[in-house]
Amino acid sequence: MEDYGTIKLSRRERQIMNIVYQRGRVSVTDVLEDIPDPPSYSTVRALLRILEEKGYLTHEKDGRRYIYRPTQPRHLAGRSALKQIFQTFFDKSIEKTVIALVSEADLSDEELDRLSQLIEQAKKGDNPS
Amino acid sequence: MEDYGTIKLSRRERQIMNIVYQRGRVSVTDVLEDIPDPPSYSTVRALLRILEEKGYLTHEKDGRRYIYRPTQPRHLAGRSALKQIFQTFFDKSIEKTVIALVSEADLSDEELDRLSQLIEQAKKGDNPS
DNA sequence: TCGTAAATGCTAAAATATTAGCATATTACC
DNA sequence: GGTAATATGCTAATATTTTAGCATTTACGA
Repeated sequence: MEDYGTIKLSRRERQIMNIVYQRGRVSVTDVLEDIPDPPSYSTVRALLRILEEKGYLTHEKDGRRYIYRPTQPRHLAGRSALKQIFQTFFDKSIEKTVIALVSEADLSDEELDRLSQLIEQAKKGDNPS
Repeated sequence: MEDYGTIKLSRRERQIMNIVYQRGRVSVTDVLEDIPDPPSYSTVRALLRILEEKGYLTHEKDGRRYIYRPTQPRHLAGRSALKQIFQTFFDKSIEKTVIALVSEADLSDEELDRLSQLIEQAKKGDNPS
């Protein structure tokens, strides 16, 4: 359960996992609504079942329908996906990745201030080197 | 050619594209060396050919062998992959994504300083709001 | 130059992923 | 209670991906 963005998931499975992580919890219908090129109801059901078999999802009953949730917490999956990205595209450099994010963003002054604060805070922390 | 991390690529194709972007340019052997659960030489060749057919790679001859390179520049592919990530895992918030990156990183003071500078620079730029 | 190593061209088999369809169960409402 | 709407259970067909194998070409060194 380590590598979200890396391997293991097929195209459709990945598509569905993305929706699950965006929404947090989904019914079959939710997935159908969000998927860009939607397959049939049956298909989505099958894929959700498979993803559960593989351990990526669990489900519980909500009335008569199933609600699926990821087994791995969002922030962990996000971290592993980010790791994958900056290893692949930014020479394993967090700094380069942040630069790419910030320069793309057109962030407001307020947001930039918050980021500065965050970084100051990190500087006060336990960083040697 | 917009969506790198999103859809379209199969599992193996994605695996190979990641290696291509990490190395910049690859021979068949390079891919075999880097792939964690390597298939046969033939398989890698076939996949590289398919990726070229689909427009993700080009190749040139180097002596008697082919060298493959991505058609889409690394930084563009990286941006689109990042976009995918922060949309899926961080509520579409660049700020949250940066926080996740920085807090995970254990960056050195020097690196943090450079980041601060970068953000100051962005603040001086053309950001309204 | 001749042989060998290392590459590609091509084709087809095998495995996996994707999809649909029908049968059955459950809930809500009249 | 009966019925329609909306679920799931299960099975099988289809499409795509992944893989391997054999024939052929090309470069390089003995």
